[in-house]
Amino acid sequence: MGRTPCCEKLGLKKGPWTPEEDQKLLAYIEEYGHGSWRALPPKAGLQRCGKSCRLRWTNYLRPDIKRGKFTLQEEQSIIQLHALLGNRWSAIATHLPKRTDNEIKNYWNTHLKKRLTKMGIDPVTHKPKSDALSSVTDGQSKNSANLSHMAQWESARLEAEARLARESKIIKFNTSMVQQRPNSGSLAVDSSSSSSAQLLNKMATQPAAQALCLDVLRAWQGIKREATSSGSILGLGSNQDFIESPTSTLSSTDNSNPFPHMGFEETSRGGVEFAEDLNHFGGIMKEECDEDWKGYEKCVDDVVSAVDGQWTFEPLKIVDGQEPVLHFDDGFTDLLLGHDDQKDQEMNGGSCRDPTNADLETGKADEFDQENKNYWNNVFNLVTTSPSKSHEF
DNA sequence: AAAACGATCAACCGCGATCTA
DNA sequence: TTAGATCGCGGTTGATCGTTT
Repeated sequence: MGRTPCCEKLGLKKGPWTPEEDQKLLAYIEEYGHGSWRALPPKAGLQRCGKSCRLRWTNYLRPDIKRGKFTLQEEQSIIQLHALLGNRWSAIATHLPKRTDNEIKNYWNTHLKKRLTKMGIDPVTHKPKSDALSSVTDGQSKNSANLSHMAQWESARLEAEARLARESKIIKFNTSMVQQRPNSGSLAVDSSSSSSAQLLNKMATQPAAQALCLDVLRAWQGIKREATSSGSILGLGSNQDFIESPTSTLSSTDNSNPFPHMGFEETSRGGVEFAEDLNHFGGIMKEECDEDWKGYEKCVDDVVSAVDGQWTFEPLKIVDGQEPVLHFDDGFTDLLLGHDDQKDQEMNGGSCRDPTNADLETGKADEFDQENKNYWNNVFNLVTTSPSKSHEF
C-alpha cells in the first residue's frame, strides 16, 4: 500500500511565502488556533498544504520565536547539547527557548560544524580526530565512556517524556477524582514544545499526572544508584562531589521537599530513595493535593527559571550547600567558538591539525591535551548541571 | 562590470510514529 | 485489529545574497 501524499499537489502553491499569505495564516491561527493542519488552509483561504502551513507557523510566524544572531551562550549550549544528544534538533531546541529546531539545525550545519572541524574535533562524535589525543589520559577515556552512559540515559529520559506526554492524555479519568488545582493557569504552557520544564507545567496543571513521574524517577534512581555504588558519576569523584542532582532538590534533607507525596526517603547512604506507593498516588485527596501544590509549584518554577535563565541554577541547591554554577571559561569559549585566532595560530600554525611528533617533543601536545580536557570538562559540566535533565524531577 | 563561487536559511521531502475510526 | 490520516522530525534542496576573481 503506497503512502498517500500529505496533500493534493495539484493547484497548491509551493515556495516562499508572501506577506499576504503570512497575514492570512496569522490571522486565522490567532482567531481559531491551528487545530488540524490539514483542514486549516482552505479555512484560512490559503492555497497551501497543511504541512507547509505548519512549518511556516512553527519556524517563522510563531510569536514566541527569537530571531537574529545566536548568542555566545546559545552557541555553547548547542555544541554541548549536540555532544550529548546528536542530531536530535527538536530535543536540543527544547533547551533553547525561542529557537526552532530548524534554525538550530541550520546554524549547526553552517557555522558550528565547521568550527569544530577546523578545531580538529569530529563534529559527529565530538572527539578529537586523533586517537593519540583521546587516549592520552585514562581519565579522558573514562569521561568518554561516561558521556556515552549519559547519552543513553538522556535517550531513556526523552522516551519517558514522550510516553508521559502520551499517557497524560489517558489520565483524564483521574481529573474527575482530583479537582483541578486553583490558579492552574499561573504557569504558561507552550503546547508547541515538550521540554522537561513544559512537561512539568503540564503535570502541574494536572495533579493526577504526578503518578506518571514514576518512570522518570525510576530511571533517575537507577542512574543514581549506579553512580553511588561505583562511587562516582561522570568522573567527578566521590559522592560528595556529585551534585545532588535534581533529586536533591526533592531530598528530605531539605524541608521544602516539593514532592511530598512522592515518598522520597533519605537512605542510610545519605541518598534519596523513592518509596513507590501507587496506592498513595491513587488515593490523593483534593485537600492534600491543594496543600502540596505550594511546594510543587515552587519546584516547577525553579525548573522553568533554570531553563529560561540560560543555565543558571540558582534556585537549586546541592548537598554541600554550594550552588552549582556553570563556568564557561573564556579560553574554552574562544577555543570552541573560534574567537581566538591567535590561539589558533599558536596551536595549529594557522590551520587546525593534530599534534605532530615535533609538537610532542616541544610540549605543544600538552596544549592540545589541555584544550581537549577543557572541552570535555565543559560538556560534563553541562551534563551534570543542566537544568533540562530529568534530575529535576 | 560581470561571472563564479560560497554562505545562508527558508522551505520541501520522505519517513516513522502516533492517532483515529 | 487494522488501515488510512495526520503529525513531527531530520535530511536535503534551492533561491538569494554577499564576496571574490
